Parts: sequence; structure tokens; C-alpha cells
Amino acid sequence: MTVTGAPAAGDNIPVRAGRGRRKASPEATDERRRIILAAALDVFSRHGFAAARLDDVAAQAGVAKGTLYLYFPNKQTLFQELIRSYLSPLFDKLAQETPPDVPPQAFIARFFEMFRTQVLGTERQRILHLLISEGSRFPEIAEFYHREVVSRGIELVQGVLRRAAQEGVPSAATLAQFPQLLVAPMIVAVIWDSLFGRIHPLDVDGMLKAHVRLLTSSEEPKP
Amino acid sequence: MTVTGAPAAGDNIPVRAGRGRRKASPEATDERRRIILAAALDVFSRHGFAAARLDDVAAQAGVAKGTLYLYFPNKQTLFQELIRSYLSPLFDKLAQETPPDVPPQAFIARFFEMFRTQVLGTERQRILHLLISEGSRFPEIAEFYHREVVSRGIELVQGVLRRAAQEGVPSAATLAQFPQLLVAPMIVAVIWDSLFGRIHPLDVDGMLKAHVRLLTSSEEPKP
DNA sequence: AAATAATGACTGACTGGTCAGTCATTATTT
DNA sequence: AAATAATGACTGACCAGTCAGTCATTATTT
Repeated sequence: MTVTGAPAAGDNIPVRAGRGRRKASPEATDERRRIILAAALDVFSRHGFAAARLDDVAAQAGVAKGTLYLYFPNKQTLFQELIRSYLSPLFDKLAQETPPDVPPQAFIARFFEMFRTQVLGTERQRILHLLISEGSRFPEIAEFYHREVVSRGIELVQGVLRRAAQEGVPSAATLAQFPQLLVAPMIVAVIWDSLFGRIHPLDVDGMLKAHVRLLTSSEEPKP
Repeated sequence: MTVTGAPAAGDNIPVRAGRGRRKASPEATDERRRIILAAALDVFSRHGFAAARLDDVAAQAGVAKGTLYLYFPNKQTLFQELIRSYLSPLFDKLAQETPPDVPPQAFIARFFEMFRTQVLGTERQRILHLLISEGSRFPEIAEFYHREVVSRGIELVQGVLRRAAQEGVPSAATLAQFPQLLVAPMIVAVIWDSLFGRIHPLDVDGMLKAHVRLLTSSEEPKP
């Protein structure tokens, strides 16, 4: 239930942009866009794509419904832009920060830390869940995400681990072949939280640490 | 609920008249139900709950729309029964087959084999995906599934692995604490297939074997 | 056997509500 | 006045759920 009361409510949006200006500044336009996307994230992640109502998105963004259509041509595009806008930047950061000769242990540690700090409990977790649950119905999104994040992530992991494998770390070769095994507990954490979080909370931190422990305990080179 | 017991039993009770069409046999009713559920699986898994049309379910089942409502009171219940009916029996089988003193390696092997043969590529995979993607919007289903399958599965795994841990298998204790780590690659396999299956198929068999290899390589007792 | 009566599983046209998307109108700035 | 941004009432398609009616089947009577 969005409170539709107070008509004259003085919203604290810095750039009100009023009803019109000869040309809105790009910053104001961007800000509006961001506000709409934030509202969309909330509504979509609460109800899923099909059951989400654009009336709710508009209300939550403090905007009229018609305004949405000034920024996005239709519901599906809004949804796609939503996923695009939240997930793209994160991976870039990790890739950028990874020097080509990072030790595998450090890389893995950084990888998991990034997930803990940048995804867990943030809007990105909700986006990720949205992607997981709706992605199969939006091939464009799945393809985009695969191209921009997944395949590049795989290459990144493989690059680091193949070197480790050549240096004799036994399980590195296996992980390099199936980087999904490295990521799997993160995915499960997101799903678990969405399904059973209320009933039976999961110690995600503990689980991820346990996972790394399992991997690295078998990663020690044989003496 | 009229329990139609054996007719020859109590004899002429206030029987007013025995005219008319007889009640459909339980087998026939069950069969119809199964047909409707099969159609529902197809339609729901293709479009998701909200976007699935009961007109389509009816058409696919070769039945009029009104007939659906003779078997299920509404769309949501149909959906819930769908998930219930497909997933419940599987776990029972695994639990039943597991003797209390099974060696951990054998148990794990059986566990993964079961997933490969009973879930991968079957309707159960589609149901599982449906559960993952829609479950958060159906607390009843999530709770049911947690109670009937997940928590029992956890206990089963813990039972086996705790014994192993006491016998000195080093990583067994960790896995017993987070059985999710054992299952994670299966979940990822299902999600990967739904999102990227077309773009970039995953060698699930290979991945699962690799996973078991990683786990058991660190499970060897230290000499 | 044939006619009659009763039954209930099944049907599908219909209703009422919902919601994505539109557009005439209004407000604001130059 | 002209250009632009924003609005929100409105429309039309869509669909879950309903219900008056059909028909095959079975029991009873003649």
C-alpha cells in the first residue's frame, strides 16, 4: 500500500524539474531516471515482472504514470534497463582491480569479499534474484548478462587459476574448468535467502568461509 | 467430503433413490487431475505463474476452463498442488534408501546419481526451476518445501557426515555444518540451464563429477 | 426391452476487475 | 507566444473465475 495521501507533500527531491523547462539539464534527467529505476527495483523485486504494476512504480517514484513513458518506451525495456544499470558496473570494478599476476588465494579472497560487501544485503542482491527468477523469460537480458558479466568472469577466473594449476596447485585445474563451482554457494545464498530466509536464516558468511576452506585445503600443493 | 465406501455395507440407509449417473471412479478422477497438472506444468514453467493463462492450461489438457475449477479451487492452489505433487515423492525415495550406516562416499555418490537420473532433463527440473523462481512469492510453498524436503535432506546429510567427521574425515564436519555446499552445484546447474542453456551449454555431468572430486580429494583422512 | 427420470461431469459464453499504454490538457520556463 | 515537461483520466485488451445449460450415463418403472 503506497500512501497516496498528502497532495502537497514537499518531496525532498533536490531537482524538482517542475513541469517543464525548455530543456531539462542532463543531470536532472539522469536523476529522474535513477529515481524511477529505484522505484522499479522495489516493485519488480517484490512482485516479479508480470505482476508488477507500473502505477505502483510511478507512485513510488513520486511521478505520474505518463512520465515513465518519457523515460522508457515500455514495461519490458524498463525492466531490462533496471537489470542492466545495476549489474554492469560491479564486474568492471573487479576486473579492473585484478592484476594479471595476482596469487590465486588472494584473488579468491577478494572475489568473495566483493560479493559479501557489494552484493549481500544490497539492492544488487535483489537484482540478482530478479535476474535468476525472470531471466529465462527474457533472453535478451540473459544474453546481455552472459556477455557482459558471466563470460568475462569465467575468463578472469580461468586466467588466474590456469596459472595456479601450472604451478602445481591440484584442484586449480578443476576449478578453472568449472568456475561455476566457485560461484555456486553465492547463488545458493541468494536463493536460500529469498525462499527460506524468514523460516531458517543461513549464515552466509560462515558458509562462504567454509567453502573457501574446502577449496583451499585441497589446493595446497602436495609435499 | 462424501466418503463413498463399499456400497454393500450398511444396506438400505435412508436411501432415497439410487438413480442417476454414478460418481466417477477415483482412478478416472486421478487421471484427469494428472492430465491437468501436466498441462499446468508446461504452461506455468513456460510463462511463470502470473503470466500463465488458465485458458491455455485448459486447452492443453483438452478440457474446458470450467473443468479446471472442478479439480482445483483457483489458480494459486493449482500451482501449489503442481509443485507439491511433483517434488514430494522424490525425496522420500532417497531417504528410504539410505541405511543409517552408509559410508559417506557411497551416500554422496548415490545422492548425485539421483539428481542426474531423477531430476536432470526431467519435468522435475522444470518444477525445481519454477520453485526457485516463484517460491519467494508463495510463502506457503516455500515453507512446505522446506519442511518436507529441505530440512529433512539437511538432517539426512548431517547424519551421514557427522559420523564421517567423528571417524576423522576432515572436511566432513564442514559439509555437515553447511549441507548447502553439497547441493549448490545442482542448483547452479538448473539455473544455468534455464538462463544460458541455449547460449552456452554446461557439461553438468562433468561439473558434478568435478565437484565430488574436489570434495573427496580433501576428504581423505590424513595419513 | 423400452421408456422415463435423475444425476453430475463437463462446457464455454459471460462478467467484473485489472492494468499497460495513450493523449489532450496543464504547468513552467524562455 | 512558443517550446517543452509532466500529468492523470481514459481506453481497450486481457483474463480469473462463474454459472446456466448440455449430454452421456445409470437407475427405475412399465
